[in-house]
Amino acid sequence: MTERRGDYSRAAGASALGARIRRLSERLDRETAQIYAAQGVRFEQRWFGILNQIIMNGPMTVGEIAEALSVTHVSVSQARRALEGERLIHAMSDPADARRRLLSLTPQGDSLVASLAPLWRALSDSAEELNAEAGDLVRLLDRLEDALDVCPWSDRVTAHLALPD
Amino acid sequence: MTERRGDYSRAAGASALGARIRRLSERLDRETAQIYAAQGVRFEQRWFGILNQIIMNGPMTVGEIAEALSVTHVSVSQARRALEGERLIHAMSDPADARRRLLSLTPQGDSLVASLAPLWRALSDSAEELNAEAGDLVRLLDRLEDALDVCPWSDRVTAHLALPD
DNA sequence: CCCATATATGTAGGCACTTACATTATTAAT
DNA sequence: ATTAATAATGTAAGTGCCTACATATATGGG
Repeated sequence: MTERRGDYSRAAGASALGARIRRLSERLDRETAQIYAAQGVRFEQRWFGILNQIIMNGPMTVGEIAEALSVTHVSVSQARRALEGERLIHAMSDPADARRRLLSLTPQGDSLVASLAPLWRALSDSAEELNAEAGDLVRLLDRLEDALDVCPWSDRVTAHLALPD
Repeated sequence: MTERRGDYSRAAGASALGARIRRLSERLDRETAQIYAAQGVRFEQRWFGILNQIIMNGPMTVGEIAEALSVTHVSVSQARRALEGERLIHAMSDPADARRRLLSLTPQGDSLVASLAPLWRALSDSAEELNAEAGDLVRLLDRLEDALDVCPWSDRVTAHLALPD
């Protein structure tokens, strides 16, 4: 099954950079969802980042996880609700600061994580394989992010708009 | 304003490839939205692809646009509704096939497109600039897509799962 | 102690896409 | 001519994120 490849998207080259990256991101998400489905696992992809952080670091707050994953606290908070609904994690107030919510794995969460470990390892290894086949794409992703850090896209657009044609 | 950079996301390297690409995509979307807002334009980003196709090719059907942009017809259909609501495009049944809907620009759409042309040019030029600074990222995006075409991620995961540890 | 400011997380609604399913028109097969 | 299969697009609901705003708690200054 070859992914849809519109005439325009690839032909446009760098000028359609944003759209290209979005399409690729969506494709990777789709393929990952198919992988979970093929394994007969009902799993929301946004759970992985959160569960993985808790596995690595033990109980964490919403804000800590959000920072580690480079997403907003709202995103974590929403996923947390789903994870709690499935009884995979337990949220409790942090004794040191009543504003904070400490998220930890339940025994059921532990169990699911253990059963998914081989799949996650395979996903990780195959991602590295893909990256290698793509000529170390991640290195260039770093470079693009660094470039945007130095000079945001909006500043670049402003500069171009100020140029005579 | 430097974008949030979580410890985990970059440190994970290629194993977090999917998440990295998603984060970058979302960042680019955010920065683009800021650009439109800074120009005082109320514009939905998903409109660009559709309008651009109609500009380049004249009236097109939902399916043609979807294929050119590598998105589903539903995505185009939904955006089409919004564009019609703003009176930027006009949808009519294709005389050659009553199932098809031909989308064309209204005079108001023409006017908006004309006024946005400098901005779109600046967006395109700065995207190419960013791509160059990132060492021709788009070339590697092509390679990754090609690699996935040849062997989908799910097949790779299956192969890894079958390997002895 | 009291008030102002900062911080942590929740709620509501939106963005741009997707899949599943539905309806209608067209084409192909018998 | 009739039926079955295919194609085009619409509707409904879902995904995973975001921003704006809100509430509660903690911290700092007077």
